[in-house]
Amino acid sequence: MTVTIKDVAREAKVSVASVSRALNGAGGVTTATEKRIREAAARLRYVPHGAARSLITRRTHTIGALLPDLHGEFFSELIRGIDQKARAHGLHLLVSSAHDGVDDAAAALRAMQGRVDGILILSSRVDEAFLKANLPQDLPAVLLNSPLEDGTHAVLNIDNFAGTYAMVRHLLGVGHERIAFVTGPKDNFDAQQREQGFRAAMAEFMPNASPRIVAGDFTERSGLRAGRELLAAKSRPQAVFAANDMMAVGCLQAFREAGLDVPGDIALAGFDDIPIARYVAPPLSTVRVRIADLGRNAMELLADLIERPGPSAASVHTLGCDIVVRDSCGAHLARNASGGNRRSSDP
Amino acid sequence: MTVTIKDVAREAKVSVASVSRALNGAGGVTTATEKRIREAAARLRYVPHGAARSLITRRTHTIGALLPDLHGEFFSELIRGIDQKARAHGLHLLVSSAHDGVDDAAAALRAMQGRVDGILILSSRVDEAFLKANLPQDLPAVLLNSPLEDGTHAVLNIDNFAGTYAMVRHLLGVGHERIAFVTGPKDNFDAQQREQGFRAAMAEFMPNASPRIVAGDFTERSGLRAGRELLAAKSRPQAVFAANDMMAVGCLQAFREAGLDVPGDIALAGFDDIPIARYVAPPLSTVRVRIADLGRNAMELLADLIERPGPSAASVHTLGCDIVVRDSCGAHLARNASGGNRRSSDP
DNA sequence: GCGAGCAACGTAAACGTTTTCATCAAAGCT
DNA sequence: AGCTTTGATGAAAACGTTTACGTTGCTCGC
Repeated sequence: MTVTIKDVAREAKVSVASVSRALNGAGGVTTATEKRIREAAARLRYVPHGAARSLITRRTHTIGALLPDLHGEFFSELIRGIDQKARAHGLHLLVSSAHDGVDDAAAALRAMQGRVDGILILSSRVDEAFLKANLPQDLPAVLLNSPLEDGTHAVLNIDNFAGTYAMVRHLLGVGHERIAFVTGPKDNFDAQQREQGFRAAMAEFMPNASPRIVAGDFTERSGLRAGRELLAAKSRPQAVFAANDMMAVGCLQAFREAGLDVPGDIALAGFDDIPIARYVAPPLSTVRVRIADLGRNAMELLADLIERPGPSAASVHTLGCDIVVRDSCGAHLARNASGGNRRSSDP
Repeated sequence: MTVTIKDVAREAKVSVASVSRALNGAGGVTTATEKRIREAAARLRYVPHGAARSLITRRTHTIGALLPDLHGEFFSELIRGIDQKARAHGLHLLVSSAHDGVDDAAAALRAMQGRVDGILILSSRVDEAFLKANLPQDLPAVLLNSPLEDGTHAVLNIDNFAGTYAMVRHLLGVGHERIAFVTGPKDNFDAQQREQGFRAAMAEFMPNASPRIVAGDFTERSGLRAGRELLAAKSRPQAVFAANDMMAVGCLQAFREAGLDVPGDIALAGFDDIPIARYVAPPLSTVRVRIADLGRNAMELLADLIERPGPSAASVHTLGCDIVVRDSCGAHLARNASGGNRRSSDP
C-alpha cells in the first residue's frame, strides 16, 4: 500500500535512479525531468522509506540523548536546546531518559546502537570503563557534565567552579565575611566542582578564615537540616551559600523558623536559578545556568563530530554561568554593591 | 567494519537464517546451536542493524511524540511517563518538540513518516484538516488534550471540567460565595474546558449568582492584571479561581500590592499544581494534574493500537485530577471544611 | 526395515533505497 | 566529417535483515 520510489519512477516515466537523484538534488537530471519527478512524487504523496535509505547510506539522521532521571526545568530546557539545534541540522532526536542504574543505562545505550549517528550522554554514572564497554568507539559522542577527560570523547561542562567563585566574590563584595557553604552529594560532579570553587575563592580572598562547610545532598530537606545546623553554632555565618537552589529554599525555611530576617540578619544564595528561586520570599540570589544553551552547544558539538569525524573528537568545553542578584544576598541593602563579574538582575 | 549477521553465521558455522531464528527466539533451532550462536554473537559484539531489520519487518520499534513549545515540569513529567511505558513495551521514543507554527508541526509530522510505528500528538494547533493532510491514516496515533472527537483517532484528555467543578464545590464548601474566575487563552482547549467547568458548577450550586469572569492568557502578567481588575470593582470577590497556577501567582502579587491578606481577605486557587504553587506565600491551593500518568496512559493506549490495529482505534479517554488543599483557599481557616471530592493535602 | 512425518537447517528472495557503471545522444573540437 | 567530451539516463549491485521454501537426516509407527 505504501508508495515507493518505483511508483514514482513509473509515474514520472523514468528510472528509480533518476528519481533518487532528482529528489536528493544530486544533480545529473535535467530541470525538466526533475520537475516532472517532483510533481509525480507530490501527486503520489511519496515519502522515502527511512530504513531503506539508512540501510545503504549508513546514516540515520538521528541522534540519541541518554539522560538520567531529570526533573522540571532542567530536563525541558536541555531538550529544548538540543532539539532546536538538531532540527537545524536536519537530525531527529531519540530520547532515552530516567536511567538511574548503570545496567539500565548500558541497555539503553546498546539499544540505540545503529539507530543513531551520534549520541549525547548526561549521566553521573558513566565512567571510562562503562563507555569502553558500551559505546562503540567510532560513534560520535558528547559527554555532558562529565568528569571524564579521557581524551577520546568530547566533553561539555557547566563552569560550576567559576560560578561559585563569582558568587563568593559577590557576597564578599556586599560585605559578608563569614560565609558558610552547603555542599551537594559527594558523588555528584557538579557538586564537587561547586565546592571546589567555593574553597578556592575563600582561600584566595579570605585566606585566614576557615569557612564552615556542611553537607547536603541537593534536596530541600537537607537544606533545611543544614540551615538549622548552621544556626545552632555559636557564631552565626553572615551569609549562607547553598550548592543548589532547592537547598537554599530549605535554608530559607530554617531561617524563617528561627525568626531571622533574610537578608537583614543573614544573607543567602543558591545555584541553578530554578523557577522557584524568583518566587520565594525574599527572591533568591543565585547562579544561573543557561541550560538550553548547554543543550544547544552540546548538539552543535555533536553535529560537528558527525559531519567531519576524525581524531579531533576529543575536546573539553565549558559553558559559563551568570550570577543573578535578587534580594536574598543583601546586595540591594548594601550602600555600594561592588565585586562579582557578569552580574545581572531581573528586570 | 561493523559486524553483521553473516559474520556471526560464519563464526558459529551456521547459516544466517539460523542466526536470525536463534537470536529472535523464533524456534526451529536446537538449544545447542542456539547457545553456540548466542556465544558467537556475544563474542563478536554483534548488534543487529535496526534499519535493515525494519526494512523487511516494517516495524521500527519507535514511537514519535509531537509536542508544542512546553516548559518546565509539564514537559519533563510527560516525557517521563511516555518514556517509562515506551521502554516497558520495547519501544524507542523520537521526540520533536517546540512546534508553534502549523507548518512547522506538519513538517515534523512528515519527517517522522516511516520512522515510527505510532505517534503521540499534543498540540493546540492540530485540527481535523491538519491530521487528514499530514497523518497517514493507517498510522496509529493518540491525541492528547485535543478537542477532536472525529471518530478516527484515539484521544486522551485531562478532565479539566471535573477538576474545576470540584474546586468550585470546595471553595463554596469553605464558605466563599462570590467566586471570580480568571480564564486562559480563548483558543486553548484546556482553558475552554476549565471555564466551562466553572460556569457549570456555579450554575448548579449558585444559580442566582452571576460570577465575575475576567480574561487571562495563562501568563503571570495576565494574572496580575486580572487580579488588579478584580480588586478595582466595587464588590470584591471572596475567592478568585485562576485557570492556571501562573495566573494565580500573578493574582497573589496583585493582592499583596493592595495590602490584602490571603486567604483572610480574599481566597485564591489555581490549576496545574506546578512546583512553584507549593512555595509561594501562602501556599497555593490548586488542582493537580498527574502529568506523568497522562504520558503513561497515552503511551499505553498507543502501544495497544500498535499491537492490535483495527477499526477500534477511535476512542476517547479522560484522566481525572485531584484538588490539593493548601492555605490560599482558606480551608484551613474555616471551622468545618466540607465539600469537594477527591481532596488531598500535602503531607 | 521402510515410508511418512517432522525437526533442524540452508538457500535465496524480498524489503526500498543509493550509487556505480554502462549506455547513449548531443555537442564541441580539429 | 570524425573523434572526443560531456551530460543525462537506465540497469543492476549492494546494504543487512527476515522468512518462505527446500533439503536433509532422524525418529516413529507399522
